[in-house]
Amino acid sequence: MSKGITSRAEDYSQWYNELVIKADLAENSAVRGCMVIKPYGYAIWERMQAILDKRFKETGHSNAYFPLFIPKSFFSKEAAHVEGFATECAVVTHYRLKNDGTGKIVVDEEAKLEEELIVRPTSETIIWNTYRGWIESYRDLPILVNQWANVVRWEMRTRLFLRTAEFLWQEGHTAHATKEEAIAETERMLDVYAEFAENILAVPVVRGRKTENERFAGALDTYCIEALMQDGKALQAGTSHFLGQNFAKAFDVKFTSKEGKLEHVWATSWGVSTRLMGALIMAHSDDQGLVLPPKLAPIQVVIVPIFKTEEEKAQIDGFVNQLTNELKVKDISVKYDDRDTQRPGFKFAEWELKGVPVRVAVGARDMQNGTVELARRDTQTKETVAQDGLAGTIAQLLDTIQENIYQKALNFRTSHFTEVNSYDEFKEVLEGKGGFISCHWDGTTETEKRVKEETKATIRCIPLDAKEEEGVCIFTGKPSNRRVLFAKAY
RNA sequence: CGGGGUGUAGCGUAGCCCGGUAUCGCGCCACAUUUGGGAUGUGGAGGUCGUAGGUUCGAAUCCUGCCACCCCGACCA
Repeated sequence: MSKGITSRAEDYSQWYNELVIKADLAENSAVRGCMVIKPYGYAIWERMQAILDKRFKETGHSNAYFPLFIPKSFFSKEAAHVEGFATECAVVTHYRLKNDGTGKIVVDEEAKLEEELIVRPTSETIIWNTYRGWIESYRDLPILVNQWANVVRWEMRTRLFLRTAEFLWQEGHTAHATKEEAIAETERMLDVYAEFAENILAVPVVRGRKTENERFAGALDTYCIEALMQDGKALQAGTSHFLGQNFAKAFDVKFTSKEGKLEHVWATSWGVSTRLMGALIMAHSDDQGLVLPPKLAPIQVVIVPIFKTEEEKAQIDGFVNQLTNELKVKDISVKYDDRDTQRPGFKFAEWELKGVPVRVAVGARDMQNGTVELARRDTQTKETVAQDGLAGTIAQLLDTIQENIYQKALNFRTSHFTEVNSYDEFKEVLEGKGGFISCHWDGTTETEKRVKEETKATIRCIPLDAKEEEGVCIFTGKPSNRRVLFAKAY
C-alpha cells in the first residue's frame, strides 16, 4: 500500500488524514486552517512538552499563564510589533448573541465592546504590560517565565502543522537588568532548542541569526535553528529573540539599578510550536509511515503475540509480562498489542505507520526455541534473537536506532549543503538538488529581496559558526566577509 | 486577496458532454474458513449526488446564484 509517503510535503496531508493526525476543517469558514490533533499525534506533542519543560525548569524558568485576549491598544504601543502582526489578527468585537425573532442566532449589536480584543498571536504585549507591575528594583530581576499556550495567526494560506491558523506552542518571556544578561539568555535558549532538536528529535539544525529583513517584529536580533527536510526545503524550527529595551520602553517598565538609577528593562522571548511535529515527520518519514526517534516515541516497543490456541496465548502472556516488567525497570515504554480483532500482519503494518521504533513478535515457535523476532522501524530489518537478556538487547537497540536516525538525517543534510561562488551556480543548485546554499551576500535587504523575487530562495540565517572569509556577493559583486545560508523554505 | 481546479456513502471514485432516482474499490456488519507481513469466501448495511433556485413529465446530469475545499502566488512559526 503505497500512499506516496515520501519526502514531498504535499503528500503528507493525505497521510495525516488517514493515519496519524487529521485536520478536521469545520464547514464554517471561521475556523478554516485549524487542526485537530488526534490522540496518537498529541501523545507525541506531550512528549515534546515534557522534555522541553524539564529543560526550561533546569535552566531556572517557571511556567505561568497570561490571557488569551489582548486589548487592541496594547498592540499599538510597539510600532514594529503592530506592523508585523496587524494583518493576521482575529478580533473580538462583541460579547453576546441573540435570537433575531425568526429563530436565527445573530450577533447582538448592542453588545459591542468598547475596545476590541485581539486573540493573541503572541504574548509580548500583554506580558510586558503585566511585568510593569512586577518590576521595581534590580532585586526583582531577572524574571524567567514560560507559557504553554495556543495562539492564533490569521494566515492567508495555511498548511498542516507548518502554518495553521491556531497552533500550540510555548513562549518564554524574560526580563533582565543588563543587555549582556539578556543576550546570554537569548543564546542559552537557542542552545536548549538546538540540543533538543538534535538529541531528542534527531534532526540536525543550523544555529544562526536572522537578517534584519527576517527578524521578529519588535526584536533587535533574532536567533534561529534551521532544519532541512527530505525534499530539500528548509524549515525554521525555533526562534529566540533579543528584544532589547523595545517592549520595556513601550510599556514603561523601569527598575532602579544598584547604582540608584532608573533604567529600562532588557527583554528576550523564545518559542517553539507544533511546527516541530511537521519537522519531525518531514525529516524522517518514509513510504511506510512515520519514523520516530526512540527518545521521543510515546511507545518505544510494541509486542505482537502470534497464537492459535488459548494455551499458546497464555504461555506468551506469561513471557510478555516478565519482559514488560524488565523493560519498565529500564524506563522503556511498552505496548502489548494482544487484540484478537486484528491479525499479526495488520498490526505490524499499523505500528510501522505510527513509527514505533522496535517491534517484538513472539509466537509458539519462538516459545519453543526461546527466541523472539526483533524488528526495527528505521532500517526495516528484523532478526531472531534469544529471549535471554532481551530487555538489555532492546535497550541497546533503542540507542542504536536513535543514533542511526540522526546520522541518516545528518548525512542527508551534509550532502545537501553546497558552497557556491556565482549566481549561476546558485540557481543551478537551487533548481537541482536544493538544500542549504552557502554563499557570500553584500548584507543589504535589497539584494536579499531581489534574490527572493527571482529564485524564491531566502536567507535562512547567518550561521553562528560562520568564519570570517573575504569574498564577493554572488548577486552584486560587492565585498562580503562571511557566508550566509540560502534555501527555499516553508 | 489574485489565478486555476474540485464538490457523488466513513475514504477514494465512475456516471455529467448526449436528462429516466447512482458505478466500482477500500472500509464497516454477520457467518465460515483463516492467523509468522496489511486474509479469503458468501451474505448484508450505508446516499439531502455541496447548497438555493430555475428549465423539464422527469435533474447527479442542463441554466443561474451562493457556499466550501484543494493547488499556485503575495504573507508567515
